[in-house]
Amino acid sequence: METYDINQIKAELETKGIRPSFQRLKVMEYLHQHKNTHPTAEEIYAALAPEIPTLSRATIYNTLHSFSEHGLVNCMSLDGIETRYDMWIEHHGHFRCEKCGMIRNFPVKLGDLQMDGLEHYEIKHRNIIFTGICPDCTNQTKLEKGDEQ
Amino acid sequence: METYDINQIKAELETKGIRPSFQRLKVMEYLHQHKNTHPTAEEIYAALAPEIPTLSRATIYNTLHSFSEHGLVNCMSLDGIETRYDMWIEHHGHFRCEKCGMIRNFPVKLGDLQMDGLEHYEIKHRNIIFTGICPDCTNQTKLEKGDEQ
DNA sequence: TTCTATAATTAGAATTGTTCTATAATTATA
DNA sequence: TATAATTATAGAACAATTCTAATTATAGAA
Repeated sequence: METYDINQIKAELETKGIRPSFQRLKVMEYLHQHKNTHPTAEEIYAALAPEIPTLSRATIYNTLHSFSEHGLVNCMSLDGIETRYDMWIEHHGHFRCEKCGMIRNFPVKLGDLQMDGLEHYEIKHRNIIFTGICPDCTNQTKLEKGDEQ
Repeated sequence: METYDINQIKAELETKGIRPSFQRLKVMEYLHQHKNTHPTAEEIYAALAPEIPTLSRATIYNTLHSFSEHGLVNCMSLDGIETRYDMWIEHHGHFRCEKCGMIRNFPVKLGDLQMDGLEHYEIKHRNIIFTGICPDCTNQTKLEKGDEQ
């Protein structure tokens, strides 16, 4: 597990005008350590609760909202149930398998995207979400059908 | 309000193997009549309930799931709270204002989008969701700041 | 340091979109 | 018709999130 300099993270929050409380530093550290797994609020809570026994879910939600508003993280709902949080690195899309729920990042060149009619819109977050069936589940289905016949 | 031939809608469901019950026809009719407003399940329920007094929310949800599975509608969560349903017409993106909640469709050429690593993935739904501040809210903010000074 | 105002955190209740469950109604088919 | 399968219903249950009121932590002033 990659480790991050806590002072670096502290500075990151301070430049955005967010007071670097212990809880916020821990959430930010967790997000850095899980850059590509787009964790849920509950996952972050579960991971940090042992270390911070008094931790409240409300703090996690407050913190994530704050981070999102300040553009430190990107949030999205991939399944319509729970919200996931991603550290901004570069634009990428998300594919979610409707069968097994697996989520896969894929690179995307947003620059290629022609968009008309958004000239005066201040775009803060961009999400590209595809859903369908992943190769594993496709093969699984084929096998099952094969067995039946 | 545009009207649609009920027999056409009936045929549409039958070709997908969905039994065209009265409730399902009504939901599909509603979706056709509100192609660009991406209604929520609750909005559809509220609109149809007066006409079908015994209508249950569960029916709306069951119906929308069925439509989505059969590719008749596209569903997405724009705000992380409620799911919205869109008739597939052509690919378009959605912009949602974080202040006023306004949702705007914008044309998108998905063909331009370079995507690597999804070769064996069966993609059924594609959603492009941008969030930020709409021009009205941007102007509003400017005015308020101006008044203060 | 101590005081004060403000901001952050907490526990748990409340809310809300959605799903589940058991039953009733409808439809298809024998 | 009788029977089976599907669909619809009402309302309870559920789970992610937000809210509330009280407590704690912090920064800056005295």
